[in-house]
Amino acid sequence: MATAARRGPYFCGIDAAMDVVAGKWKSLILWELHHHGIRRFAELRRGLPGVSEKMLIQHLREMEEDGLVHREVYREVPPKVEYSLTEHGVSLNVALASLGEWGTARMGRIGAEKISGDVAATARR
Amino acid sequence: MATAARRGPYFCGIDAAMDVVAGKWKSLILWELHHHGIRRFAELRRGLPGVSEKMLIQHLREMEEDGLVHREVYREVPPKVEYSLTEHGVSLNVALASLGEWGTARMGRIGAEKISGDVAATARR
DNA sequence: AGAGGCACTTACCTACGGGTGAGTACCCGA
DNA sequence: TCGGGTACTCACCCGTAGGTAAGTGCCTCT
Repeated sequence: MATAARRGPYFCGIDAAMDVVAGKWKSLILWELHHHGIRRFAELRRGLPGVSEKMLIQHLREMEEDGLVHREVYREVPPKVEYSLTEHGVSLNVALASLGEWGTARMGRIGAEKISGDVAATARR
Repeated sequence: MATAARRGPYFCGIDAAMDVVAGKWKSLILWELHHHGIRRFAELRRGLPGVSEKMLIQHLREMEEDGLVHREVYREVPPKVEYSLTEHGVSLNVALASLGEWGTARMGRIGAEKISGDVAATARR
């Protein structure tokens, strides 16, 4: 498979973890799923202002393949798919917590702006 | 400058931290510097098998700009430059520890190979 | 004399991460 | 009947991260 490269030999654990989190939206997806428990595709899309559907799906599929998210499909009239974190996904999020704190502190130091996850702050630029 | 984009608005702390760690060798440089304290350019290059000089310098410069590493130049006959972590660099490494553990556990789960980066260097010393 | 180490710099090139936009099959509310 | 929502797939395009290779100035070792 084309995505099978994400299993190559690693230098260390950080390397292996980064491989799984690498991707513009991966960490945000993790965050979103962690905070809401279960989210449908369109809910995720709305929760991450600026994502393209293509990348959302691609990331979701990769994360499913990596055992981070669970994908539940309901064969219903209007399609319904629910995404949630697996235990590995949850543990990854926990492991990311300290990094998140460091990042928040850094944002304070350099005075970076923060995009609120709400729809109010539509993707600018 | 071209590297000034690494300050854009972020969604959350993880986003901000990832921005600084993003780059094929950044986390390895952090690791290397953390474990050896002070390293010269050529030592780092040898410690990271596969890195190109261009990328090593580029990453080092960006990390210096981000306040993660300190660059000490000695105006000597054979050029001598020493790189070390600043306090921010050290704290980032500490924040990355739990992620590293998660990654190590994942390596065990998926049976990924590990590149012995520092085995040769430490054994030789 | 020549090779090789140090710490870079510069030019060039390619793979791929990610964006845009359209299409699909079905259904619901106005 | 039209527009909009659900969850995608597919084709195409572009920027850039990162690799390769060569060059620089000075010094030491063989």
